[in-house]
Amino acid sequence: MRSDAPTIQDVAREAGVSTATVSRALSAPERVSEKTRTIVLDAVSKTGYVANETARNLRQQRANSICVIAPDLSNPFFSFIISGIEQICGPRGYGVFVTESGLNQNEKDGLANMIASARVDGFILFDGNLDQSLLRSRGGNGRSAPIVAACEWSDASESPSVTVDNIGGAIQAIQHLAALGHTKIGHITGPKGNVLTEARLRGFQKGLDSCDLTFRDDFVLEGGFSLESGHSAAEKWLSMQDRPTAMFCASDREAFGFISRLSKEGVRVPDDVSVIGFDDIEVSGYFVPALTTIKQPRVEIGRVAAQMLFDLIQGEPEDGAANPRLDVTLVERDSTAPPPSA
Amino acid sequence: MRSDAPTIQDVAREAGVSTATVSRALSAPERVSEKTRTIVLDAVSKTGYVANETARNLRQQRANSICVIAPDLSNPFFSFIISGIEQICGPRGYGVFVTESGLNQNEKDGLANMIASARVDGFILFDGNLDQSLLRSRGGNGRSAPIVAACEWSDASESPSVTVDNIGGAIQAIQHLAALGHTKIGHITGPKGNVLTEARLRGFQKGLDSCDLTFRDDFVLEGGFSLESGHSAAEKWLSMQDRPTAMFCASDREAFGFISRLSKEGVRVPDDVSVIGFDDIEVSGYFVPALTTIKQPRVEIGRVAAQMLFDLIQGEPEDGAANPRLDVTLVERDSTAPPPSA
DNA sequence: GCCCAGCTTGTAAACGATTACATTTTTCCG
DNA sequence: CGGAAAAATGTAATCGTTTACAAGCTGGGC
Repeated sequence: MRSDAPTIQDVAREAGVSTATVSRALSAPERVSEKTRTIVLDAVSKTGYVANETARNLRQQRANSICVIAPDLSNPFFSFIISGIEQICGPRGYGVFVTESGLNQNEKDGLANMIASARVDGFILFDGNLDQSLLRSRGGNGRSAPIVAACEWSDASESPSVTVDNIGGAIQAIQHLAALGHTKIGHITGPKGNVLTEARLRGFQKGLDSCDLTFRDDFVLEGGFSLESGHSAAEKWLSMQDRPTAMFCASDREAFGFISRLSKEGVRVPDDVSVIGFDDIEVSGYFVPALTTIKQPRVEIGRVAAQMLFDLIQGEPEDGAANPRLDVTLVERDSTAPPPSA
Repeated sequence: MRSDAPTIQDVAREAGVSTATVSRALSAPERVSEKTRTIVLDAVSKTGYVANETARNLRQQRANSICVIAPDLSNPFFSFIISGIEQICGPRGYGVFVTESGLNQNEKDGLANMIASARVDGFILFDGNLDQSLLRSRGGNGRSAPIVAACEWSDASESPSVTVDNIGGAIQAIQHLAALGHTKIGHITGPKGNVLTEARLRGFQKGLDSCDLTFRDDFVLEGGFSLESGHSAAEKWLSMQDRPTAMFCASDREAFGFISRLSKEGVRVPDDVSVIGFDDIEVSGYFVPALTTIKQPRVEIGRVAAQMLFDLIQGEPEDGAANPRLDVTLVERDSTAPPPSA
């Protein structure tokens, strides 16, 4: 860190005024006379002064930073979301810490301490399974740290959340497949115990219902959102006697893993089996075949979550149940087609 | 932020000692008697005290944070690198800010101020084109902010850097293709003016040389690392009369874009043309076909960069030209094969 | 000329830790 | 037991801001 950077004292001396005046000239210009303001600003540029954030934060009892907690930063799903968050935070001068909730115990303590040690003003949490009590203030006061849950939510917590219409998205996916003529539709789920997994499974069922198709237990393969889990699901699919002609995957990456494994056995998508994903990450449009999927408005998710967190931090009157649910859209590409006429 | 969290004063009162003793009991336990230490620690857990980082940082003249600047966070290439950085920073209590250098002018000022305002102690920079003078201290002193360049470097700067053997990787790629029997090998470059682009192009040429193949200007297609640029390159390839039978792509994503576009025209990889990438991002092993590529040790890059930055921050004696260059490895998968026997 | 309101500006007290220095207590040896 | 060295603790300054409060100044109305 700078060892001899100019301080507000230097500016004050240079301008021949008090530090209070310098401070005001910078943060509340209207409270200082035109003339003084000019003098101070000159002194500022002459000295190259930039206010020390740490001192300011200490005095103002805030951190001017937030922390984003994702289960897995290597998942490109989060990239645009984080970009959206920064679009909101940057202009307001807020810093964005990014951490994983992979979490051995040490890391958990680290997270817990981020709020207790006044390092951050709040959290955006993408992991519905993280015990939120970890993030709550440990101090004597019962005040809870502002937390906004995003994408995943937790039924056990009252944190406000921004989510997407997972059920509706799943229904759209099934209806798209049904419209193509599929009657035997399967599903690769997300990881067990995940709220998104449950919602998309429910949507899967509802979608079948809405198309007068019957739900078959054996057409539901357990996955985990990951590339590898799609791979494993493909092996189960290959071993089935009576196979679905279309699969709705709970994530795009799962779909990639599924298609990848299948193609090694010469099974072709969409000729032999249709595949539809969920998320619409960057590479989806460039996969072979280009993946039909349900697009989440990721930048928007980030922006909304950040905005909500700011409202919380600034102690906005509780908007109560204002938990926005964003719409998802079907993106038709090349991985879905009518079932083989067989 | 916590409005009434316990402070060191509260602990001192509870324990019946001075704040100095509390501070010492926590940060230099050996300087306090066994008995007192116990009393203090009891008081700490009774009050739930956690030291305020902001106050500590102000007093100690540091930020206890670093900032990672990537050209594009949506590029999954950075995910594991960031993970590696956190592996080093987390245990040391350092926070990691993540920002993009996409950068309109406002954002540039923001970056410049991160160091001037004492928000961070140093930078890890993944963008060789970013003007490093932006990051240098603006204060009166000429001291420069610690910066470690990673992956990309800048010839115009004397920052230490951690890189990989781009030239050697390219050579390996070409030799792999040549060993399969290819004689007409093309290259899709990275973006213009990027050091990696140049290094990999040079490696491409050297690789050809080492295999006694001649370099052909018309076999070099301009790309930009992105999915889209691979797409465009594919169009150029399709329009060529005399086509290379193998393409070395400067990034995996470029390779995806290239293959994706080709497959829409019925051109098959590796049957009609072999493709090899560079990076080995997660999805590469699951692409169709699974992509042969040059693997970068991404976690290691992150770890080494973070370690170097710490050394700089702690003012380690200049190791001079200790700029580690990590090895890359060829990962053979399914996108390369002998040329069509035509 | 006097007084009050309204601007400007300055003084000094926070914010919550660490740490140089001073002081007290303990230890230990002759 | 005396006294010096070592260990333990306390006092108060310090980091660089912001901001409550006080004070000075200006100008207008009477």
